[in-house]
Amino acid sequence: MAKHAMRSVGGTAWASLACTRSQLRLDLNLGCGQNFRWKETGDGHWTGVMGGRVWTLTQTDDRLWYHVYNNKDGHKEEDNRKRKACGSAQQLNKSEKRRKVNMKEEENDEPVTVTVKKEGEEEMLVDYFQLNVNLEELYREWGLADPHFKHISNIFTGIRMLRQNPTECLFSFICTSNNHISRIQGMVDNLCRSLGMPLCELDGTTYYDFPSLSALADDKVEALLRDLGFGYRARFLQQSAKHILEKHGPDWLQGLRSTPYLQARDALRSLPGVGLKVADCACLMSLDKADAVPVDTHVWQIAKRDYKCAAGSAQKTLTDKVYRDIGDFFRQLWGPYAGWAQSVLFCADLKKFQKLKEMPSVKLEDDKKASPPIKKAKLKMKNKKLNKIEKPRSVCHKKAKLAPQDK
DNA sequence: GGTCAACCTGG
DNA sequence: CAGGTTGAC
Repeated sequence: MAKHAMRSVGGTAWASLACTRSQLRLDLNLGCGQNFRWKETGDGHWTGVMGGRVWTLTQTDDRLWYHVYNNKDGHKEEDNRKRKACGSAQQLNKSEKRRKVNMKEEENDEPVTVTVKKEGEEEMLVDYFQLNVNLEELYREWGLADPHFKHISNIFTGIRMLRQNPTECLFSFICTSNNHISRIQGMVDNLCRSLGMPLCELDGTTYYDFPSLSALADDKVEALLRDLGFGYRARFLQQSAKHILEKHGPDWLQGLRSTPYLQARDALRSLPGVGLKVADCACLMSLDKADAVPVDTHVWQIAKRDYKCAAGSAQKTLTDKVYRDIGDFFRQLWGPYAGWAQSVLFCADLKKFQKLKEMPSVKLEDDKKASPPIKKAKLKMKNKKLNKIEKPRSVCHKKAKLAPQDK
């Protein structure tokens, strides 16, 4: 039977691309509630579904390693048709910069784990993690404008924005209302298991693709999901899918990627179960709106506690006006990638990551105002010159092995 | 425009 | 109560 790939075990084909931990931290990115489907299946190994395929990812100090599993036979055609419909393979060729790939071909003909087709896989990863965006440079800019960010960011490096499939993103976040991460994960899991296509089986666990819009739109879906414990969200999910297909068409969500932010957000808000917060999540995490700032109760607290943001300090609840004011406040502070910056602070606020703050780690520059200015200037210049070259920086990244508690 | 309660379920 | 949305004042 097929097993989850482990880099230390061998017998599996792995490929890798250059990527430092300051550009990407898998543990933080895949466990902070941007996406609810990645699981740590081995020490530092994360397995999940992306682009209709099952992947295991892991990283070393300066490389991101990946293994892609073959889907079961008999599902491939359906799978391809579906991916085409979602258009998730588009816009991949933005990556001008070719990265060096280590391919270890494997001749072993074991049915499921052998990687046959490697074309496009690196591009899919670059697209999913948006690796063409230089995160270190963004961190530097945010830190310059915002001392509090600078403080937090010394520990929480490598938090970037995933570029998710819009359908998965929107419908996952419809599940988040009045809910917590641990339960959301279970719900999204159930959603895929009951309505998604099976992709492959590893160590007895079957991985499923996220359901298509047409699967979600079926009239029987509400009752089905209610039985699975989705509560009032069952109707939102089914009705939103139906609404999209009937009033717009299967490619509508994807098309919102080229619609201006506020216009796209308003469009999403016409769907049942989609308010400002859910619409902003979909905008930020799947529709290329880097300035969308989802404001939940946590971010509201952060705004008041850490930024003395006056907006809504008098209000009892998060009204639409307060919501917009807080978003504007952060956009003014952080600029066009405000949504990305917000996710760093959000992540740092999660209970499961609090341990990271207590560790001695490398919070050097923050408390070292006395550090020689010349050295700093030099470093800055160096970074500017080398542009996308990352400065290697060892970061203590001991995993927070805590119960699936959120906040 | 702001406030409030209801909505499902389980940690 | 929990990473919200809705409908009614």
